[in-house]
Amino acid sequence: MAAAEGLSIGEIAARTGLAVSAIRYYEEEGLIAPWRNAAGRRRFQRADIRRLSFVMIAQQFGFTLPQIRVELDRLPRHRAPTKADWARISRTFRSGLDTRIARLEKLRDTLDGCIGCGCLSLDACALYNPKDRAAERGTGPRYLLGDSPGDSPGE
Amino acid sequence: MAAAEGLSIGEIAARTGLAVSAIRYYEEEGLIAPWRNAAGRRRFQRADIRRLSFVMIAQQFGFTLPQIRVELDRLPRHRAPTKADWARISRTFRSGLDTRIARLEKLRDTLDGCIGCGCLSLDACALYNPKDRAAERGTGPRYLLGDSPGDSPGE
DNA sequence: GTCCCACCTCAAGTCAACTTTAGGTCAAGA
DNA sequence: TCTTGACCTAAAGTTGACTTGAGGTGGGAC
Repeated sequence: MAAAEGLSIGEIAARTGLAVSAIRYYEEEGLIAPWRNAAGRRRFQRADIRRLSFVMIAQQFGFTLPQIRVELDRLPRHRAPTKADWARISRTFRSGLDTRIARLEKLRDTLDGCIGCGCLSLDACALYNPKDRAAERGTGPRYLLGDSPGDSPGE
Repeated sequence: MAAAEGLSIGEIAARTGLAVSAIRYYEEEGLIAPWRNAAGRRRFQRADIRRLSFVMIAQQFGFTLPQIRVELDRLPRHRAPTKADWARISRTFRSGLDTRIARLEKLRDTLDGCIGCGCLSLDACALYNPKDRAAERGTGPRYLLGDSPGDSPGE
């Protein structure tokens, strides 16, 4: 272990708090690209810890793994990202967040207008918005806030 | 069809915009309880349209079907809900929404403080919050905003 | 020499919220 | 009479983000 370069998957798991299985899954999804040692075991760079914490944070922001991969693909694979790199990504986050906050606030205000009216009628109630639902995808899980965040971050 | 009491599932689907399969699924989940005619076909009351539009709205608010069922169970099954009924439910919505908006805003403010810092370090970065992740359930889909909305609506 | 541990792969299971598919009933219209 | 359409049930498929399980390898400690 003394001469082994890089970090093992177990060390990465301990450092990030992620499960080993999750890290393997992220590799499968192309979010990280560890190399292999002679025995076929994964070896990670220190920068991979940073990539993984980026993944975790982005998930808190509601991004899906494919969306996160797009962002990660713009980062350098083999050197630590610069401040400019992170600042660009932060702006992406920021506008996605603003969109979602605005949507929730609109929903809340509509609700305030509706409290006690008891309508919830398909014809009249402003809470019932068929246009939104028409845009939904066919199958699979429903995104909690309508469509997926970051779909069109710049609006 | 002239003397048939209640509405067919097709009529309900047309009125609500829901798929027939979705309506059957909601029955399975206990959100609605149509009766059957002599031929074994589902018959719905008008009030069921209102229940279903409630379901759709609550989903926009990010509630899961089990959570929605809890709310619906407090409504009268066989008469139209009163304004007081709806007002109580609106308050539940309202506090769930407020919680989620606050969480997003906190996230956004933290992000603002972090823009350009480039840290994203596990030790120092405020965006990385292990406590939140530790509380997550084992398997299944991740809730987009951390935990599920309405988990503790009074909070 | 054997045991254990950390690692490996590949396949299948989990959850929510549905849809899709396969196969069947029944009444009305051409 | 035959077909069409609306309905029925039950089972399996879909999606994302993983976990779990089965079965196997390699190296260090005892």
